[in-house]
This record gives sequence, structure tokens and C-alpha cells, in this order.
Amino acid sequence: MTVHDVASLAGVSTASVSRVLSGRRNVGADVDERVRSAATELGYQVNAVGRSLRRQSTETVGLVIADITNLFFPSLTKALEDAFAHEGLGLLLADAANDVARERDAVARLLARQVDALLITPVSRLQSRRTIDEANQRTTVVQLDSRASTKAHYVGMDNSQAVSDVLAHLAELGRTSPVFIGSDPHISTTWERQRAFSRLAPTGDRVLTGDFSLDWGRTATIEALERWPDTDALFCADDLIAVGAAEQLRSMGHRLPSPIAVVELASTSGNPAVQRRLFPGTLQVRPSTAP
Amino acid sequence: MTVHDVASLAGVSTASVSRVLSGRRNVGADVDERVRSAATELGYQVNAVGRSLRRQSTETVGLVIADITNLFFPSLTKALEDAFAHEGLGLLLADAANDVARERDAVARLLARQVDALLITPVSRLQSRRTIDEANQRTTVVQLDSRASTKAHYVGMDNSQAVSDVLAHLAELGRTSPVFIGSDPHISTTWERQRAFSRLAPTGDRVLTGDFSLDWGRTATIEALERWPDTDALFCADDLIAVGAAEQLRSMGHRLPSPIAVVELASTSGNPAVQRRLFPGTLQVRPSTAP
DNA sequence: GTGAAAGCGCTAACAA
DNA sequence: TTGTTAGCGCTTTCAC
Repeated sequence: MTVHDVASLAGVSTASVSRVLSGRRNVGADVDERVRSAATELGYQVNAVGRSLRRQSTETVGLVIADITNLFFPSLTKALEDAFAHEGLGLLLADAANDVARERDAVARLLARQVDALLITPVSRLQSRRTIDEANQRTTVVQLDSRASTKAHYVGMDNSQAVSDVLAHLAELGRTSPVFIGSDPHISTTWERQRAFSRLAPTGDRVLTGDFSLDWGRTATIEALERWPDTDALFCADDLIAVGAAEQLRSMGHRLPSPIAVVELASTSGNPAVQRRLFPGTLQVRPSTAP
Repeated sequence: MTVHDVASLAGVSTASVSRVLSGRRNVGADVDERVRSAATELGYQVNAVGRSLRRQSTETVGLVIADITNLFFPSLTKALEDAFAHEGLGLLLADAANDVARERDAVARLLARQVDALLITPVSRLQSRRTIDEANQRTTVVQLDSRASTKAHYVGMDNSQAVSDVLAHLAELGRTSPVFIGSDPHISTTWERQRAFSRLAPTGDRVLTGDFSLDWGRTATIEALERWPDTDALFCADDLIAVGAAEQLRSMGHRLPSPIAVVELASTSGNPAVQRRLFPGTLQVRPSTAP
């Protein structure tokens, strides 16, 4: 089923079919009508591959997620898919499984498919840079949430400002002995937050670094309270850590947010169901963000 | 950067370039070598759009998810993405937002992109059928998790058998007064489980039906215990319901799985981190499954 | 406003 | 084994 079929049924040229069906102008009302009814009758739908080849544009965006199982993923994907579907853009998905080599592969595969743009949540602050810079030569690349290259675009929060805002908020509440529980410092987001914390917090040396996991959030909480008994707030680097910390505190009999507050910076307000699970009783702050 | 560039640099025809780069056989060692080095030198990568048009195959699979924010989604997507990446297949993602009309749109968009196969978790047991049957005329369609059409393929569990297994397990444990907490009966999975429960359970009339949400899991739990005080097990239709039920019981001071067990049927064993969050202390059964 | 024809990048028949 | 050539389905000059 091609433009030719529609053209012959409608008694016009393939050019006219294309003009009508791709919404280009300069088409007579008569031809327009004939083409449309022929297309409907045949159940014709344009072949996006042929169109892409000719137009040199696939109307498709590639998305490389550092780790699909990260809780951050569904809300991000949903927001993107919504926006893209609205624009008629396709979304080609790839997972880097937190591995730089797989990330490189995934990017290559998406580029081979001629995506019009590439969105990526970089796996590693340092090691993802080359992959991103190279991809950026071939198409538009946008880094999401965390940043590995200064050349490609970046959409995420101003971590330094956000940390400052949260610390100010804590101070207003009289909480002046926070501990920072970091996750994987390879991720720029965590790293930047940690640096800002060290620079700005009254207790800037109280920093624990581990990995991006719920368990580490729990372990770190125990360690924090042992090492610094006067702790009155846990500043968590991200979602999973905060969940772990909150759970640990609850299982120790604390009634959040007292006497120890749990704060974190979340890049998305995202999925309400997940959020509700994550933060029952947790202190929530909405910091200022940068474009 | 096309086959022509590589061909002229290597001093061979474009056909030879194609033969080498697409791994077809019957190529002399000399030509093979020259083409490969030329390709490397130019950083050439095949254009998948041209290839797709010629081969009439995109090496791409479409995935239509009923609702991305469903907790079921990440583990499913990860499993699929893993398998597809391994085979060099692309994954084109679309979200139906639990809406039949959007599902129809999403399917149409993916078909226009000439996906080689379409995977779908149908939104509605009844209303998704036409969409799926029509798509099935154009490409291979596989229904995942729940089934709306008998014509297209289906991968999921044998719900009836699974319910039977779980009830038998409960009986062995001396629990003979279960209540079924269903979610949206539009979804075939829920519906089939509910029917099996009604048929097989000693207390088959104890069924509550609501929607696919954590809140409903909580509400239903309260209602179940009020209406049937001798309840000794909550048979939840799916993940979210079970989470809600477990949370509600815990907040009522119960120490799961006693005195009231919470059971559910989960189609994926999936993401360990999510699973751990979902089922702390919950009774787990691994029922037999069908292909 | 409409049609004829070229060509996007690639691969597969066919010829040599 | 290698090259020549046609053509996948579409859009877009270019001519009328």
C-alpha cells in the first residue's frame, strides 16, 4: 500500500498525494478531496521510512537512560513521551545499564538510526564525556539530570543553588547539624551537591559517600548517627538514599520529620504514586531551579 | 558520509561496501580489508533508514505500555531492552496513558514507522481488541501481561492455574478465609484472576473491586476486615493493590504475614530494589506459569 | 494547481 | 568474487 495505490485510485499523481497527505499547501479542493477519500478507502498510512529517507529527518528522538531501574526513570520517560507524542515525535529508548561501554554502544545504535536528537542521562561524570561529545558532532545532544560534557546542552537543576536553598530552609527550622549522605560520586548531580554541601553547610565535613542504593541509605544513616550523635538532619543526595534513610529512621522508632529531618533534591516531582511511597512524613522542600 | 564515500576511498563499488559492512558473504579478503579500513578512517556508520527502506525491515520493535507509571513497567522494559539490544533491535516506546483512544494513536504511530513487531500491554480487555486485531493484520503483535485479542500472540501467566496454586498454598498454611481485592476489571489479568478466585476459593463471594491504585489497596483492606472479620488472607490482584494492603495492615499494627497474609500474583520478578520495597515481610509464592 | 522525474542511502538481482 | 543497475516509498524541485 503506497502513494502509487492512492494516486491511481484518486486519479492523480503521486506528487499530489504526497502534497495532500503531508499537509503541504497549493492543492485544489477537488484533488484534496479525492486523495483523502482514496486514502481512507484503502486505509493508507504514510510509510515513515520512505519519508525519513527523503526528508532527511526521522522525527524521532533517542533516549539513553543510565539505568532504567532507577526510580527516576518512569517519571522522566512519561514526561518526555507525553511531550513527544504530542509533537508526533517517536521515542527510541536505550538503557546503558550504568556501564560506560554499553552507553557508548547505545548512543551509536541510536545515531545509526538517524535520530533527530539524542537525550541522555550520562552514566559517568568523567567517562561519558567522549561519547557525548562525539554524538554531539552528529546530532543535537541534550544531557538530562546530570552533566558530563560542557559542549552539549544540559537540562537539570542548579545543584549548588538548590543545596544552598535547602540549607537555608533547614537553618530557619533550627536545624544546623546536617549530614550529607552521598551516593555514587561518578554522577555529576551527586558530586555537585556534595561539593556545595561541603562548602556551605555549618557541618560541611560531615559527608558520607557510597553508592546509588537503598541499602546504602540505610547503612549510612546508622553510621551518621553513630559518628555524629547531634545530627538533626540527613541531607540525602537523591531518591533512593532518602528512601533508605527514611526507612531506617522509621525502623529505629523515629517519627519523621522529628527529631531528625530527611531532605533530598529530586529532579522531578514526577509520579505521585511513587512520590507518596517515597516520602511519607518526609520534609519536602521545593528549591529554586535553573533552566 | 555514505557508502559512496567509503567505496571511492576504498576503490571498490558501493555493492562491495554494502557486502562487507552488512556481513554478507562472498567477499575477497583484500576488498574486505580495504573497505573496513576506509570505513574506520571515515568514521562511517551505516544509515539505518536507507537500509530499512531497501530491506523492508526496520529491525525495530514497538512497545505500547498501558501506563508507564505502573510499577510493572521498569522491570518489563529493562528485560525487553536487554534482549533487544543484544539482538541489535531498536525499541520504540509509546505510552497509552490508560486510554483506549491514545492506545489506538500510539499503535498507529508505531505502525507508520514500520516496526517489525509490536508489543503491547492492552489498556482494556474489551476495548483494545479492535486496535490489536487491526495492528495484527499489518505486523506481528504480541500482547504482554494481559490479553484483549485471541488472534494475536499473548505472553503472560495462566491466571486461573496460578490462582488455584496460591489458594492451595494458603490452604496448606491453614488459611481458608481469603478475600480477593481486585483492581480494574477492564484489565484481563485482574478479571481472570477474580473469576478464578470466585470459582475456586472457599469464600469465593468475598470479592472487592476498585481500581489500579495504592489507595484502593488501603481502602479495600479496611473494608474487607470490617465486612469479614474472620479474614485470614488478602488475595490482591496485582502489585499496587498488594502494596496498599500491606501498608494499611502495617499501619494498623499488624506484623505481616501474621495474622493476615497478603498474597498477589506478579507477572515479573523484575527489579530487586522495587521488589524489596514492595514486599517486606509479605508472603511470597511462585506459582506455575504457562507460556 | 498539477504532473514528470530525480534522488534520499542502501541492498540485491543480475551480469560479467 | 566484483561491479552495474534498479528500486524500496517518499517528497520536492522543475516545468507546464
